[in-house]
Amino acid sequence: MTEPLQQFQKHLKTNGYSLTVGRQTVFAALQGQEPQTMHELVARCPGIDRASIYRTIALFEQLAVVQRLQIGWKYKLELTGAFAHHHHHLSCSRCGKIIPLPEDLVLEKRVSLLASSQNFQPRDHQLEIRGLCSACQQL
Amino acid sequence: MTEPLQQFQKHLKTNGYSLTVGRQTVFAALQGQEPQTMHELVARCPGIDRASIYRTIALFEQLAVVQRLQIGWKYKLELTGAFAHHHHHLSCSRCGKIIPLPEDLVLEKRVSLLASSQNFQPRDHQLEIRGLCSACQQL
DNA sequence: ATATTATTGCAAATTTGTCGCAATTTATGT
DNA sequence: ACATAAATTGCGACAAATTTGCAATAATAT
Repeated sequence: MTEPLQQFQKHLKTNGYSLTVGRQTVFAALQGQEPQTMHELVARCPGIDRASIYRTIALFEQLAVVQRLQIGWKYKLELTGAFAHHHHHLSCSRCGKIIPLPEDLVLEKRVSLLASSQNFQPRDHQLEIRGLCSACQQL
Repeated sequence: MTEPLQQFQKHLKTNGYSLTVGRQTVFAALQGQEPQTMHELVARCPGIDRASIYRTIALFEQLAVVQRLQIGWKYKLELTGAFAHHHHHLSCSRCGKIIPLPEDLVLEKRVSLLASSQNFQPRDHQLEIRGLCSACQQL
């Protein structure tokens, strides 16, 4: 199995983009993190200009390195399944906690079945379940 | 079966919010529409101030009347399953088209199973499948 | 109808996201 | 390693989107 970093570098190259410090910094800042806001991401990339981060994220999204999730009110960013473990989220509408779900093959299978039933070629997908986490149910 | 409008009115009341012209206008503007941008929504609510519409949408989201969907790059707004027919979406990353999916009980069942397996009380959920629609696959 | 409380409109302030362009970094061929 | 060409970045200025305070207005309960 290839390292995510290697894979990322090759992915940029084969698509004709250069491997710059900024892009590597942003990629690193996305690693092993819960989905984060643009604001948080900017904070985790000291020395990189905000505009460049926007440009980088736009590129990463186009290359399917990153995806935007609608979690709660604002969107958040997270690596796609190709560069991190694929998973979905529960989000608590009271405390805001985000709980990653374990992968579920039945669900995944159904999703691709649904897509193909409409002659649609799926590239990526996301499921968000909103509600109350176990702690907040007690209140 | 209760009319969505009645249900909405009762929903506001029982949660201690008043039934104002603005809120009814916004609710009406959401009816029977494809997911729409905030900009479009504002246009469909003549006479209602933009700030109030933002406040109303924030309230509606809190009351699970409305949900934000991440469609492509920007978000769009749509009534939740409790106030309109529940469904998910395919979104074409090339042409931007949004295709509603027919309801799928296998999927729905799996979603609630997943939630309860984490002791989570689901209120609402959304699935977005991004990829290429049949027309754009040909290009 | 009146008093009380919630909600709205308005204008200003933030926050977010974009753009053009010169300076710098990365990639390429030698 | 070096020079050159091409891609990318930082910066400052914009533009768009969203939020906020507060006085005026509308909704609710009595």
